[in-house]
Amino acid sequence: MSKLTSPTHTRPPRTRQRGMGIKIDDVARVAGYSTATVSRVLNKSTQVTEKARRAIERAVEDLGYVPDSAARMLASHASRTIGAVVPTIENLTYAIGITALQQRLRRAGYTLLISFSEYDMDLEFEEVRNLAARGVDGIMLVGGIHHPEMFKLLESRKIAYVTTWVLDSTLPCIGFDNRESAARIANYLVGLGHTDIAVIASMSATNDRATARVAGIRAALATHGMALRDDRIIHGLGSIAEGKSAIRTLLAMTTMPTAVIGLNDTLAFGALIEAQRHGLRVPQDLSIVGFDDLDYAAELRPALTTVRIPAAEIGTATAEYLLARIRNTPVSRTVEIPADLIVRDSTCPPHSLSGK
Amino acid sequence: MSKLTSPTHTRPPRTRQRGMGIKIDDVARVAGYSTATVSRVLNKSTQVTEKARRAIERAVEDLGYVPDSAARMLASHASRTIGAVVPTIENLTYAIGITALQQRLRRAGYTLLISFSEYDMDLEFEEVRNLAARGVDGIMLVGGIHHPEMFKLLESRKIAYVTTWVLDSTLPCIGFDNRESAARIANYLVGLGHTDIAVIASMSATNDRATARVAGIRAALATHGMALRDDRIIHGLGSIAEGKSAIRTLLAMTTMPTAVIGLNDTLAFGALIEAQRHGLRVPQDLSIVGFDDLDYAAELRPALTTVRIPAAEIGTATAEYLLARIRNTPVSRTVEIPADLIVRDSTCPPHSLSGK
DNA sequence: ATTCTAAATGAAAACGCTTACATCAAGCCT
DNA sequence: AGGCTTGATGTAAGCGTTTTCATTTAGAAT
Repeated sequence: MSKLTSPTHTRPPRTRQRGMGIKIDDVARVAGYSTATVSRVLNKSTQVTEKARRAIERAVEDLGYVPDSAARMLASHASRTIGAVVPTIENLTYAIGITALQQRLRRAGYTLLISFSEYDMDLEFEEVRNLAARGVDGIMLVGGIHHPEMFKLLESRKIAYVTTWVLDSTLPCIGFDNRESAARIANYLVGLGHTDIAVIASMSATNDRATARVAGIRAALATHGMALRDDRIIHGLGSIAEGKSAIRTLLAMTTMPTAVIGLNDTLAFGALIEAQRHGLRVPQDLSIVGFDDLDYAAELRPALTTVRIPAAEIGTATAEYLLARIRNTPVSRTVEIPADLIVRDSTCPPHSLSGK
Repeated sequence: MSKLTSPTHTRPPRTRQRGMGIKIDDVARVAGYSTATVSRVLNKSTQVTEKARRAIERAVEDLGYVPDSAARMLASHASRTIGAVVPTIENLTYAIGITALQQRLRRAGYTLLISFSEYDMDLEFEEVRNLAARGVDGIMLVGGIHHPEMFKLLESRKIAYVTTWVLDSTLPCIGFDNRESAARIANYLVGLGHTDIAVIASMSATNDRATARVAGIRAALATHGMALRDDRIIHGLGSIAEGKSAIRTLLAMTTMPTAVIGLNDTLAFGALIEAQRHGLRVPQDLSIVGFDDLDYAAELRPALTTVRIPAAEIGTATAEYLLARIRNTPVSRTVEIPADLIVRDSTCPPHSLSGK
């Protein structure tokens, strides 16, 4: 069967290496208490004398004891672990959200398990399964569109969950109103006098954030009697290159819009560069708006008008929510966190109105 | 001796929810085999008849059985989990590395646990402890400077590990030569005719990448008989704002250097903006070099001369290495991945030589 | 047929914790 | 002082797997 079954077959005592293999019994013996009391100290139970606590903490320290979490999970049926499935961490806003989540969780003694969905519903489901098998106590999800089976799994396993980055009446969620934030951009642009607006967006089936934003823009324009033409929606997921090519696409059309909304700052950045490269003055010839308010948005020239996404706040609030659910503390099912429009220098009234 | 110790004492079946709570015994019973055989099927052991395999797989499917990973880990002493501790994922290069690592690991059936050290050695040690407690089979670390106790812990627990982003003769590592890459920048600049070069760097005790880079620059200058003056090293961790303030600091000095090296692109970006804001022409009045080659480096105006860090390659190679160690396959202890200097438009000979 | 060998299977002992319950000590009341 | 209460501590029974070792079974060889 195996590669080397020695004739004498002198198997060493399993995994027990010298140095390691310090278990709770060892700590108990050294400290002069029972394993039960050691466990109580480890779990911060109040049922312990100061004296015992000190003796045990000392022993733990001296022995370099680290409790085995597998055993712990098995015995306690709680993993003190939270999972998060985000599309990607190469998008800074998610990275920021995850970081905030993790920081808050750690203070509560929880560990965060991070997975990526890559904007793929099936992959997301697989990752959620994986997290469930690992016994996470709660899960953070992004967006409101998921595999139909996923919620069943979560519910049958009694795993707390929240959707984030969106606001949804049917699901517990922590986020901002994508529709409304985008509508605000449109209204602002219309207020400036723009009548021909283009959008660079990724309208994939699973990205309801983008879909909601486009819908918001469309609705806002509609209230002003304008329509968002289909050919004014340029596809682009989120790279600088896509932002650039969007401008080229627009330039190739018979008329150019007077304003472009990039559904994230990276797209807007690409658009800005390419517009400038083609001799367009931003914002005089073309107003550009982004979404995210990444660090560099304020540093671009012109500084980018954009919507600030409260990524860190979402992360923190998600931690609070999940913790509360796990501890069975009452919490609001929905938390709205405002996303503000930040007007900077990349927008102004369109050329025809600017009086020049 | 069974579950019912006392006649009076009828405790409800603990956490057992309906629907879930299917365990290996149930599968064994339904399939008509022992738990041992079920376990063998689950773990893809070859020691099982086709017939048994089918019966068991059927039972697993029918019951919707999902093995409890805590019990599994406890019994098998293998978690199929890898840990990674990076300074932060808000730095895109680490995010890219992590992503590549995770993708490779997932294909091998491993789960990745991510933690952040926030450039803090003690925090890093704490996170490593945490990962060790969770029974990870391997750990990815960044840099070569760590808590003295950390390696003891890792070794005593037999946890495979590798340091990344650096090259170190004493530790297993996967990375590039920070010293040499930075030296290459300096040599290039000297070759252009620069004699007064400043560096924006974070010289913290734990960041040996930065330290090595500065050392590399210093050494390169030394070979040309030049020195890197202490007041030419401006502190900055990695924000745009720090890059900007560095330029202000430099401007306040009696003489201005003719070239500035930002130890990452963000710093260089900030420097570029601020230099331009003060009326300096880049590169004619001031050459600027970055490090990382982030997406936007090529898009800046002027496009940034920088060093491309092979983050994704490091992530993938790290996965390969760790997997090999865990499987006890021979692997090279050190993997060097080239980091190339990419010359773009933000560098040119200094003003005094440019003939203008 | 019978014996021998190798492969498949099963019984039950770990694995390292948590926790229900028992026990014990110490204070409190009457 | 004796019975009660309360709080700290100990004992030992799980938790749901994997895995060792023994046992059974099915072929192969005689």
